[in-house]
Amino acid sequence: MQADRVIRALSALAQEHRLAAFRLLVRAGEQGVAAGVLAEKLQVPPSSMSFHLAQLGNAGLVTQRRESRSIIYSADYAAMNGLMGYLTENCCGGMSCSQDTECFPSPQRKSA
Amino acid sequence: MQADRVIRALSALAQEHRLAAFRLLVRAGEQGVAAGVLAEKLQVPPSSMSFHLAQLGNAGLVTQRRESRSIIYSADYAAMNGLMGYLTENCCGGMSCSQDTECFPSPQRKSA
DNA sequence: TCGATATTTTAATAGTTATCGAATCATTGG
DNA sequence: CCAATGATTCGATAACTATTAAAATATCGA
Repeated sequence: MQADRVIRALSALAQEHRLAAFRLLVRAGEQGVAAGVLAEKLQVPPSSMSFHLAQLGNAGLVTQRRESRSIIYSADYAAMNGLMGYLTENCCGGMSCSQDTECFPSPQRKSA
Repeated sequence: MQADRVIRALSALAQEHRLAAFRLLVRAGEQGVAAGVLAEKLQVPPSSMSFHLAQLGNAGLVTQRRESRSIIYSADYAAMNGLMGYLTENCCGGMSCSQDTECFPSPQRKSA
């Protein structure tokens, strides 16, 4: 991951509502969460939520798919892994843990 | 690490010059780097560098000490570990690697 | 097709962040 | 004490980001 992309990812996460939204998406896993549900959970008006989700999308941290009237957002684990990898490599003295610091769909909370 | 602190750390790193400065500080280790040296390496005017270093300091990512006329900045590995821990816990599905994802002073480049 | 639902886009505005020259402060050597 | 050096603070300005109501777009069920 190149610095430019890293900065966009960090900027995307460096905001209260977006960090909260991303956390929810990570917990939700592949299944994802609809924009409206996120807006409601975070107590943010739909247009604001849309703005923030666009930022996360632009940073490559989330993907979206339409499902009937809803637009479902999901966390992009590969992108998050890329970010973590860059930070470990460049901002942690290159001290990676045992080669397998990977981000996965929330394993501790598999709700259908 | 609580969300508020995480956001400040992410914001601090989400900027070209600050990310570059922090990377240099991580490589430099405990020894640290003087503000003026950072300014020169990054090709940024001193007052701008000072501004950015203050942001990093406010986020708790760097510490400073005076050494004669210079002010020496060092990366705070504990803070970076805290940030990485939060991200792993909350933005990676709780998938930590083998319990010891720690950030250390650059081990691969021990320059005196 | 119409109305309802889900979301995004637009546009206006307020607030925040970045930039950097000039002024200021701190330390040192002479 | 004074001049030089290293760094920060101040202040003005430009650029970007967040917020949200209103309008537009897309989908669905009847």
